[in-house]
Amino acid sequence: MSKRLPDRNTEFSRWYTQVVNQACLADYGPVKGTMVIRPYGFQLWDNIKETFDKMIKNTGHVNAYFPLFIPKSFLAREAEHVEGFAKECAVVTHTRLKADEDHGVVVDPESKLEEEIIVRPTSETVIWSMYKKWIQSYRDLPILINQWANVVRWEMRTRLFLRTSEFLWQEGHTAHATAAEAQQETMDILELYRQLADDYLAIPVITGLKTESEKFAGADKTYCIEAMMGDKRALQAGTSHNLGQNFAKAFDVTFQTKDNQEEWVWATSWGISTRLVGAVILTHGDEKGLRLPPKIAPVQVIVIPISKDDQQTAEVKAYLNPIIAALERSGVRVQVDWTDNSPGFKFNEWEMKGVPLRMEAGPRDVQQGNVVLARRDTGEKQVLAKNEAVEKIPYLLENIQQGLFDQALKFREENTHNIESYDEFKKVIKKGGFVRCGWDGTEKTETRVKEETKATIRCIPFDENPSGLTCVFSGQPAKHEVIYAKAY
RNA sequence: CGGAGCGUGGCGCAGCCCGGUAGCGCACCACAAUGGGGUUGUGGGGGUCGCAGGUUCAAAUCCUGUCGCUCCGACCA
Repeated sequence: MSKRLPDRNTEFSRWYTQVVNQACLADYGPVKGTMVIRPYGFQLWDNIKETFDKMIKNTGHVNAYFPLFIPKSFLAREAEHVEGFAKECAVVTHTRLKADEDHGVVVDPESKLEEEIIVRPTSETVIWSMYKKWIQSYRDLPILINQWANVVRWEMRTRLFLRTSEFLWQEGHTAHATAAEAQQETMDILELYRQLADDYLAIPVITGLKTESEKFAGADKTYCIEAMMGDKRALQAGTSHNLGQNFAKAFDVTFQTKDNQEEWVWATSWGISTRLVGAVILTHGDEKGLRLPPKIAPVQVIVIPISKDDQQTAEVKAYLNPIIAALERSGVRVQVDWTDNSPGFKFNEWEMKGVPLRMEAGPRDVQQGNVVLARRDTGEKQVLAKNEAVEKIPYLLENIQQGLFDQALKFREENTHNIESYDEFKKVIKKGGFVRCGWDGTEKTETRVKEETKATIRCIPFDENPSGLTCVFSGQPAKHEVIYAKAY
């Protein structure tokens, strides 16, 4: 064991970068802030994507695709929305290059656009410009459209998966006839996000409402799932917005009700992104690298054959083939590492890549009809008869899935503190973790706390109980019980 | 925009002060042995030293200019 990762406790951020790099998840693109998602990382995203795609299709949503380019003027239609995104938009101003003796190519000034075009930071505006065309009557509602796409938000400080100028995501945009229906949709989707995080990514999340200052620009209400990462900081893992009639008004989208009234359309939008891949790494990773939840792991079982010579290799191969076939039949994603690296090297490499289960098989096992199984989550090794192993593996995978969730939940609970005094608050925030306490409901308190401690209100959790609490900062009676933390 | 620094095989670096025709580690390729926790040995391939100009018999090295990047500050989440 010579190649080690930076210490997770003292150099968490270097540790993260190294894991992303060594597990071959992603790399930096040539333009600052851009990311190349490598095949192993993309399979991970693909699995998340497929899971969620099924969830929304089961609930009546359909996929579509809207353009990357948006007229600049669209962004300005909704006042809050411009405010929120204006500072991070990529703008297309010209349409041509031309050869230049000194610099190779230069922008052709002749090709300047009449109306400049922005690259979508999110698609509410294009989509609502289209909904205006498509919606006339209550019979056209609801519209439950989702799109899988890339968006661009110009960022100065970047971290692979967590914050890049371009990222992949899913954005749902729905249109409804009533406020109640839109609110229901917002909450239904939030529940799907919770399930995705809890049940598939094994990341326990807190569901709740964002404060006014943290909500999406253009929304009436923003709901979120928030998770605690391995360094005790918070990560917003998904958001679901009730947009009210804001975009309908901005794009003049009305419909005729059953009783022949004209009314603004009610809207929602919601998204999760490749940031979730970062969340998986930050939540489950350990000193040996990645640990992947079996349900989304590209490879669930990695088989390491061990042999001294060609004859043994042939024997091991013949021994393994039916075992692998049997696993594949029961739906296990299994892969064999036939490279001629040493076994020790392979152990470390696949541990870095977070594969939940390793199966070793060598001459000894062939003789005795066994295989060796090693769990990535606990490191535990056991020798099993081959048939028993095949039977047991699906259960072991479930067990690992649950184990990762339990461990993450325990970690979050150990690092969440109910606090009453501001002194105590500052101590906890400095050490890292979630603080659960009273808030007087004012933006002023929020801002001051942020200035003094860098902590922000992550959300007002649904299970809040503000009665009897006082605001940890102002001492006024608490309007809400909230979660404060330093965030990504 | 202010301050500092860096550009030399794929990656990380040495060489520059004091000019003499480019080297180390990792990675890569070949062969052999090894193989149950990052295995050795031997051999090999790959760089007009960011770019342009100048000084010189001779420039990675000295001078001028230029381009790019990183860090700190500023700004932003």
